Amino acid sequence: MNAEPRSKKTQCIEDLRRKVLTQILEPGAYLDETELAETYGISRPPLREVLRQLQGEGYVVLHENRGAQVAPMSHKTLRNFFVAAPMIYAAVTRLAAEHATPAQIAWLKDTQVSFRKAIASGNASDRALWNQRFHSVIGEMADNEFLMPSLRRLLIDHTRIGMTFYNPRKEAMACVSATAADQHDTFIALIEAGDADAAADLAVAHWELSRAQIESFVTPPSIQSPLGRAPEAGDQRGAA
Amino acid sequence: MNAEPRSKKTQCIEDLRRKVLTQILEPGAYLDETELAETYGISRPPLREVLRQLQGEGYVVLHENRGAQVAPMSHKTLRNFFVAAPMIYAAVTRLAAEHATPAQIAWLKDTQVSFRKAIASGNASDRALWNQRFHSVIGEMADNEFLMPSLRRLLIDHTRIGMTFYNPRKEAMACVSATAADQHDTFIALIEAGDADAAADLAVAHWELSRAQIESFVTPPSIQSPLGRAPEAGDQRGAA
DNA sequence: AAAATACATATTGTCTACAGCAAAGTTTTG
DNA sequence: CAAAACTTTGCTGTAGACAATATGTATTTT
Repeated sequence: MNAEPRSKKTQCIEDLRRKVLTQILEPGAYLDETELAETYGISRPPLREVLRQLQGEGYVVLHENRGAQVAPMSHKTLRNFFVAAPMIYAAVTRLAAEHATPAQIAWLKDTQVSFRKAIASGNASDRALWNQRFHSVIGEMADNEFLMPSLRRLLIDHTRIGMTFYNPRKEAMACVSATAADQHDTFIALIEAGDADAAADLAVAHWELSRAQIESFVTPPSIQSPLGRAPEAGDQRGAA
Repeated sequence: MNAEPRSKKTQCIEDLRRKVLTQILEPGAYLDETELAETYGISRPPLREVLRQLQGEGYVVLHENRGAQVAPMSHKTLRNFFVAAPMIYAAVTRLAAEHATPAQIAWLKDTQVSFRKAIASGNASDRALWNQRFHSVIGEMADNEFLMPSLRRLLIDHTRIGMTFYNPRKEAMACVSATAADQHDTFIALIEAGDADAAADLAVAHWELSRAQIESFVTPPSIQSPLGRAPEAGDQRGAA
């Protein structure tokens, strides 16, 4: 790896991405250009370029003359996510198994090591970020510029949703994390073996694990009757 | 429709999109910031924002310290396109049939009228742009922010590929256009009827029509049928 | 003569200052 | 007292000037 000194602008982009993914910047939060520019030691024009790029990646939404907002998440977001995720994940994983290079496989293994460390540490953010990285690498392996945009978009909200619900102190969580990590190892093995069918199946299974966990929070066990009103998503006002 | 006066910046974005789609700006072409800024009567900082946004949409690629380039198209691009297109098109069309609103259906019908006019006029660019618009509207109907990014990406290259090969003076072309336009009418009917299964099937059929046309150019006839005439499709050259 | 280096030029990247728009607060009027 | 119009304030949007980087060319050295 070349250790090229990342510019302030690059650091800014990466840090904002991280803060959105970990919900340090909450969905719907409004961003102040001047404040951010000062924070990252750059002036407003390049910062505005950063925001435009992050909009393209799906991290923020820009409103003309009214500033930038961290991409909101609504009930509809979750519904659409459930529709798109299994299809894209399966397709991308299949392609990854077909096209992965040895260098990419090594990279995936390294990422998996970090993922397991993050689980052990109990740090929810690290766990979420390394999980996101793991699946991003699989996306890179698929090497399809037409599927990558949707995959990126899915991983952003998948990570944020995971951050919302994850709590390493719960027993059930530890169990889910262990299962997820084992599935990651299987991903690596199947991709390395070039077994596209099995990899695609595993992607669906991996998704089902995540889906079940999400649904257990979205639909509380006590309220499954038609009378129960779904909890509101909370107001859109952001962090100060 | 409200006739809000579009800003110079918005005009710039729309014009650049149009020029990329119609190959007035060829794939791989390099763009000069200063020149573009003067052309659209704005200064470089906002123009750079425009380029960053267009990168996010997949129209251009930015190279650090080395300027912007119209998104290139390679052999791999075509291969990846063939993999992703049928899946995304089918999924989006299915969702469109499930979620389309009356206003959107009216919008789609208007677009179809313009599409038929463009075919009749024999203007390749107008035909391509209205076809792109038609399928973008179907994308809007699907109302899924996770599939839209990939759909947009596909439509860009689908439009550019279409522009490359389309020639309204060829008999076969006119036939394909007529079939495509008829399929569009069927799209409208099926979406209006909410027939998701049939709509998804039609999306695949519509794709097959386009695929066959593209392949007839990419694969020279002499290879398809050894006794056939020499290819007259012209070379595959992309950028200058 | 060929290769490497230094320079010149053109283009990208950035900053400061100003202009424009929107929302909130204040005043005025029915 | 309420409602509407105006003013004020703070942010976003833009322009022009400057700095840094890359590329092409010319020169020098081996």
